[in-house]
Amino acid sequence: MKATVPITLPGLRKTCSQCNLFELCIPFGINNSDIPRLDELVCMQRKIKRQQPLYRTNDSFEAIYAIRTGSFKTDVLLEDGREQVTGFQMTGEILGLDGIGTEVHTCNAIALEDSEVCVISYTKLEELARVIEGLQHQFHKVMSREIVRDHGVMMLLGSMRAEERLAAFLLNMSQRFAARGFSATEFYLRMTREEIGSYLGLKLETVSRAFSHFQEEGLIFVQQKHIRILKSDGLRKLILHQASMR
Amino acid sequence: MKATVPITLPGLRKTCSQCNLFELCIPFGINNSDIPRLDELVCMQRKIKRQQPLYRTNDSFEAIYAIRTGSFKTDVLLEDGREQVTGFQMTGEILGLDGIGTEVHTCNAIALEDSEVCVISYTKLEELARVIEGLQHQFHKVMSREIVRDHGVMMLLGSMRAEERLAAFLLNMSQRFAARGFSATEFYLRMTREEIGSYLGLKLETVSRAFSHFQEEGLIFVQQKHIRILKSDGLRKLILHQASMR
DNA sequence: CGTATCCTTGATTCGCTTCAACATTAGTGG
DNA sequence: CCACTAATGTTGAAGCGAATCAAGGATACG
Repeated sequence: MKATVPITLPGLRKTCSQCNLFELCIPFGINNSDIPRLDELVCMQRKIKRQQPLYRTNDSFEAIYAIRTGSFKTDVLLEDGREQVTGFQMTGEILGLDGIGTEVHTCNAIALEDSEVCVISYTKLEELARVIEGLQHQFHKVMSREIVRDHGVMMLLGSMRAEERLAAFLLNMSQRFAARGFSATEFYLRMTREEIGSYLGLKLETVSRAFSHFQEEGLIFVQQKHIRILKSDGLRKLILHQASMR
Repeated sequence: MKATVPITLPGLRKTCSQCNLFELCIPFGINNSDIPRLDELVCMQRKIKRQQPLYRTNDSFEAIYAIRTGSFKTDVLLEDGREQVTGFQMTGEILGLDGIGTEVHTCNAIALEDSEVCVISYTKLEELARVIEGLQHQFHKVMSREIVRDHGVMMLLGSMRAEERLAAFLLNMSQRFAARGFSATEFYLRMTREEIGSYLGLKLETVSRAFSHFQEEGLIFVQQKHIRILKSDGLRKLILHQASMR
């Protein structure tokens, strides 16, 4: 199912220069004089229904995507059926960077809710990046931050125990919601326990138990996917205070 | 492992255009006509003694590094002392990409043996990348592959069991040695059991036991850091054949 | 409103960690 | 060059944290 719908309302809702996600996205840090040229970048927008893929492993790589509305997960599937969720992405974040190296995508990007992305032709991006210095630099920053983020996840998976991982996950989500102008203490998680578990290297039951335990401790209030953080520094302490296990 | 030492005659030993690690490194894929210009890239070389850092967390970011001889590990330290090794790097591979996003390095890069790196000024690289299209693209590829590699590690840490992780690690090392013209079946590991363990999210004892078990099974011959792979497809089967656990 | 999906909780099992002792290798200085 | 010592690696026994198995409950969606 391919739903590559271009902008609908006439004239309205231009591209980068009018986008409110500006400072989270690729165009950040570009000189005012160059901003109009950015609008060349986004050749179209595309709507993805919940549970549908934006791209799949082995799809040929042509564009990267900036999330305009909604959210996604990326995952890698092993031949024997095992799934590893490698990340959750929110508005303003970039998808598809995995494809540059091999010319094909190396993971699946699945919408967690009905979503909309800006399609950024990679060829065009490279072209513009050669002309607009700020764009080049910002793009490199986005890639670099992705690498750093991944190192954080490796830390999580490699040397934290179950409850520490979940605490780190919640704090990370909280911080990212806050960066988008939403509440840092109360939010709705679009992913299932199983997806959280896969991301954190845990089984869904363990995730569920950890949620319940945090609630018993008065750290959070949780009801299904609704989360309210009551003691964020309690969660923070959890991460650093516990003795090493692995 | 004896590194492929380049010509040492004085004056000689230029930079990229004469380097035998060419096709593993940044300059790969650049038009012949542009190759001479690459030599501007490497402003100097630097020697790092075993156990010494090439850079440390919070060092200000100025350059990226291509390994000319030797090998490194990168690691992230948590405040409570826990260490997570995020990667092992061999000749021709690039270090320092983590620093672009934040202008400071976010991990430590430590030499596993006496090593030598080419220092690539990041400013210069951006400049040249704007002029040499192939360089720009190759640089993006290097970053993208780093992201993909990290996803592989997340898969490893998140959904494989101990022996699968070690098998995947050995096959990966084997493949990388082979790509550098060394034996794929017999090599010397520069890192300790503890470092392997940290990388794989395991304790050193578990790594040691897994090595011993592989030997009992006739899959490898192991004596301390010397490894000989006897049945590489046996190791491969191990990764995919075992039932899921996590 | 019914049904599939998702979540919670309990009991049991198992893989890896932890603790401990010893073996081997590498590095140092007399 | 060898004795000495620290660092690294191996192996065994016991404990624990998370997985597995299982059942019931809540929620969302068509």
